[in-house]
Amino acid sequence: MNQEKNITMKETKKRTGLSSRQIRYYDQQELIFPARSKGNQRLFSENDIQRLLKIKKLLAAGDSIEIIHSKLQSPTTAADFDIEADYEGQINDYSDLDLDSLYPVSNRSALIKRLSQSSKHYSQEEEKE
DNA sequence: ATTCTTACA
DNA sequence: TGTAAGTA
Repeated sequence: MNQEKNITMKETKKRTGLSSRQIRYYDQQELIFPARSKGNQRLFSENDIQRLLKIKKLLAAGDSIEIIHSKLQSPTTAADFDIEADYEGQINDYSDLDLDSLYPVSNRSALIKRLSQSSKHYSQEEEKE
């Protein structure tokens, strides 16, 4: 559950090999959801790094931003979900929902991913850099 | 020294 | 996507 948003832009650039321009662009496209410091500086988490690497890979594979949205969605997609779940009590605690007896879903991540895919729609043509 | 936003090459 | 300008 170590999802602290403490990684700087510099670190993120070094670790993903992406330019700050690209990282900020993907942020605008809502592919990543970094936190903000007092000075409005972006603060990334390990998950953000992983997401960026995933985005980089998909982009290299020739997929467009819309396609990637289908693959990686809201901040509540598997990985980032731990963050919210960590705020015990404060935030929604789905852990003890009586869903187990009704749904054969082993974990929330699987369920969320499942739901995310149902909102997947049309695909789009590929784009060049 | 770094990052941020906006805007144009 | 890169980069310049003006900030914070």
